[in-house]
Amino acid sequence: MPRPLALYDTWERRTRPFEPIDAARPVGLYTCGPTVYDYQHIGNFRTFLFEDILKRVLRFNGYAIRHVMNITDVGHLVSDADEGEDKIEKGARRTGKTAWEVAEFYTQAFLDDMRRLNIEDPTILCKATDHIAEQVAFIGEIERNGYAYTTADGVYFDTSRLADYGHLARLDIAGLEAGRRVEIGEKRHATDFALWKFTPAGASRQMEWDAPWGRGFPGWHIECSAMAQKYLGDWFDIHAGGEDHIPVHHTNEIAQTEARLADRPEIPSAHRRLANFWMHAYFLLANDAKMAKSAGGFLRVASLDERGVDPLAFRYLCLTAHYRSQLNFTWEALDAAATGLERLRQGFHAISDSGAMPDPAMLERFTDEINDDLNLPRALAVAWETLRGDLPPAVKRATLARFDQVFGLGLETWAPRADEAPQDVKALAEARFTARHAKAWAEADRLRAALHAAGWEMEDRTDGYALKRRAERPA
RNA sequence: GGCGGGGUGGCAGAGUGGUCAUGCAGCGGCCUGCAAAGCCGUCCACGCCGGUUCGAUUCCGACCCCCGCCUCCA
Repeated sequence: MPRPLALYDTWERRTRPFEPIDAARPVGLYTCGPTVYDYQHIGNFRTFLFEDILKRVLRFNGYAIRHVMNITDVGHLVSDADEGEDKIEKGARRTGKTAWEVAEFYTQAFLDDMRRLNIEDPTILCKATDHIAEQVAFIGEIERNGYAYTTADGVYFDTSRLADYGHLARLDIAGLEAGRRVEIGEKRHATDFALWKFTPAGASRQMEWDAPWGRGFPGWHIECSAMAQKYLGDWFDIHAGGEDHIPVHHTNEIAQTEARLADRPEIPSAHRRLANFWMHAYFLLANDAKMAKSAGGFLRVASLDERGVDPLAFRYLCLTAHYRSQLNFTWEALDAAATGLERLRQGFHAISDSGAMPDPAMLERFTDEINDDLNLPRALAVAWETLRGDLPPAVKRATLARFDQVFGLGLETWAPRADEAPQDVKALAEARFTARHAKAWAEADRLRAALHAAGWEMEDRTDGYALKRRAERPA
């Protein structure tokens, strides 16, 4: 029997068996989506790829999934210390567009990139600006239960009211107070955070709404709490995001939920942390340092195109590392992934589809690996052993096709790209083919050198030849 | 300063108390007029010092170094 699915839960800091909260309903999954003030970089996509793999593994285990992802299109400030400008408004100023246009543009760019990486769309994609009423109502409940206070510039959450605030991140509150590096302004405690920010007097915003406390806009954390609660309820299966969300964003989502449920004694304490499993993807590093937007210059999916690398090679690269360890991105590593992916595709397509069944033994080994907290590196190793092992070809193909439901590398839909060579290159190839047949080796070699100079590679086959673009990597 | 995670062969990166990760690169071979592509084979490793053990890369302790978070961040 294959190993049952077990996942690592940040709340408990251990891997434990996954059981759906309600077997009769789809598994509820909430993942933090992008803040749409700029393009997403490939580090962001590592997290989205992890979440995509998580969904595929859940489905592989027979679960249906209800996946909710938010689009943060308002309220995410330049600083989590609740200082500074709203990122979207800043983006609008930078580009000369309206805040709404900025959000729409980068949302579409995000979705395009997601699809190029074979990341499935969420069941529900929800925008923060479409859920202001829900957020205002959520803040109202927090306030009614006595967990909020109002200052001159906004409504804040009083984290001192919660005895176990910060449990998810194992926060040391005293240490945070002692070591904090920024002024806390009007907040009472360093860990308090904004629920609602007022539009500053005399200023105007493109995005602002009326609320009982004053005209303004929602804090970043309340968006996720309100939308998760609306679409998945107060207690659902899995909440996922990047590792950076552990100490602040997810910690605060949990705090908000706890505060909202404070007057509901019938709810067990274990069900007040919003999600049964909290899962976090670790960072993609670039040359041993963090890939950050603020560091200036970051790599996008479009950067892969410029390099001439299939975006799915990046997906493959992410599969070679466990999601819970940081992955050091280098072009060398990406090129290696691209080569590996290409050979996997070639090997798969060298076998014709004959409706065979997957090999049960390999399938079990594969399942054991993915069910062990998504050990995709080992699952990928099983795939290579399958391809290069002794199974009948048709069985290999069927087995790999089954694996690819999790990998998402599109093995079955991929087709060798027929690069259309220019006429002069084709003419050179024809001439060389003729010369080879005449055993005029010197002439054939001269023509091949000319092909190389034109950037093309000629592969001789028993009954002809193939033309391929030469793999040339920019330095 | 506080919290957390790491140091594995040329690169990326799994994992384990005593048989192999895997991929890429390298090397050798097959194939080829020669190549390319493909296939087969193969070298190279567990930061440092102690301890436990018949045996440690794997367990324990000290040390050195690196990374992330506590500003923005997936």
